[in-house]
Amino acid sequence: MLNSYSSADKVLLAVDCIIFGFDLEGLKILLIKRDFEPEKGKWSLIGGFLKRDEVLDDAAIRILNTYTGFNDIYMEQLYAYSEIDRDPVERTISVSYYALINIENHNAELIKNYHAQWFSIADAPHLIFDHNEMVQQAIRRLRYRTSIKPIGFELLPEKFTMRQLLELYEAILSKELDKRNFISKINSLEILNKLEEKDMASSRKGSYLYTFNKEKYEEKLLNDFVLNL
Amino acid sequence: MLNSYSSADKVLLAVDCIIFGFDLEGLKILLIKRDFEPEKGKWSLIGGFLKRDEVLDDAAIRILNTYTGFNDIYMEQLYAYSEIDRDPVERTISVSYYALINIENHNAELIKNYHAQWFSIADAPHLIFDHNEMVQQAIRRLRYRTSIKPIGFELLPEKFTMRQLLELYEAILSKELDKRNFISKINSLEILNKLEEKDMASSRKGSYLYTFNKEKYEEKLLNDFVLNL
DNA sequence: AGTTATTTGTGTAAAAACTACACTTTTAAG
DNA sequence: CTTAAAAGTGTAGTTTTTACACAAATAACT
Repeated sequence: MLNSYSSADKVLLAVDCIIFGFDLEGLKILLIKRDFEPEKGKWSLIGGFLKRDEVLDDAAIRILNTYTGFNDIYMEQLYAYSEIDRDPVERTISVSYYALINIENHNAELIKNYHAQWFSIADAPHLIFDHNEMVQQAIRRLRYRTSIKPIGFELLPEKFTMRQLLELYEAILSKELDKRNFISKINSLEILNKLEEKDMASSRKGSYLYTFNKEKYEEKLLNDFVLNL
Repeated sequence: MLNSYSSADKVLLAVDCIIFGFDLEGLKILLIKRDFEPEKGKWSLIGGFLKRDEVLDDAAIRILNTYTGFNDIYMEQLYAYSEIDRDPVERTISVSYYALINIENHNAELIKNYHAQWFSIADAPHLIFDHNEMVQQAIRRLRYRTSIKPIGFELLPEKFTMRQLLELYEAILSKELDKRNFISKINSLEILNKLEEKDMASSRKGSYLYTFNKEKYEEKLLNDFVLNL
């Protein structure tokens, strides 16, 4: 058998991060101008190489932190990309990760020292290597996730209106949803607290603000469900 | 930035294959007695190392072929496992793949020259490294796949009875299904051809044999659906 | 002070999907 | 000819999903 360790080839293992955010303009991803060759100066996912003494999950967190200053972001592994020439310099396999984060909560850090920038998904630039494909796959995964787990805590501000939540789901699914049906389905999950307080910025009438009920939200995260929107 | 290629660590990249089969006894997986150290002689998933000039999908196919003689098996990538000491000899990241195959069609090859063996999922032995975890994850994925794609072509013989199909789904989902409801849901997919011919082996009355309508089956593979069983 | 314009908030009826459930048919074996 | 074993088949009740429209609130304007 050829299968001895010594005869096996070693390769570089990269991690690339698809970071989703959401604001008034819709669903966004976080990109950086690549600061080393090749493709220096081109737009790219946030990425880096796995270290010998590091698991992939930690590498993803470290790499994200390096480029954005973000801490404690939970990321999920997506897929390993292995086309021979995906990186022209050296054989590199890349494992993609994705995360959802709240743009407002994290923007201060970004603006301070880092070069990462948010792009609306619709008008994101062409990315290096196979990063556009990674983004597409991450969007598919995000849509799937939407159908089996609640989404929101990560992407919305602490207090939000039903409209914001609706628009978040519409952005993720890229389709229009019926307002009344959406509200009743979301309410049936019982993960929201309706506040007394209203947001008067968005309309004359004002709209009630909600928060996520953290305990119930976490509980729903553990157990999958089916949410047909 | 630390991010130069030359300073990055290289690692071994393995591929491990979870091969599902199905027969009278239920859902099975294919295992081998590992033929090299460490853990030589222990039961293991079929696995090997990625070569420098090979993509992961091809590595999975090659490795499966090496240990079983099987050709043309379509495998799907699952997940990259990267615990530091998952392999005690050397830092190795392993990407798992899974496939569904028809035991009868492929057994002749196996018996001839190879050492792989089928085990019922329920009484599979303890596996080396993190392979048991890989199997568990593959089962979860298989269940999910069942809800969005038709399953059968790969696992059943050319001609099969409704009972066989039902039992396949029951084995995958590990739950009992209502016969009549199952049949009507499957029929609504319109992927089966009902033959004139009956299988007289399983009962006095005999039961009609079916084949998959290959075109419609492939079509359904492309477009996800939701199948609530 | 009254009018206007804008967004919020709310319920229902019809259609579709899902579930639970039992008896007759067929024929090989004895 | 009787028996035994599995196949095959339909429906009514329930739940879920869908489509759909108008009144309420108030800030902005005149």
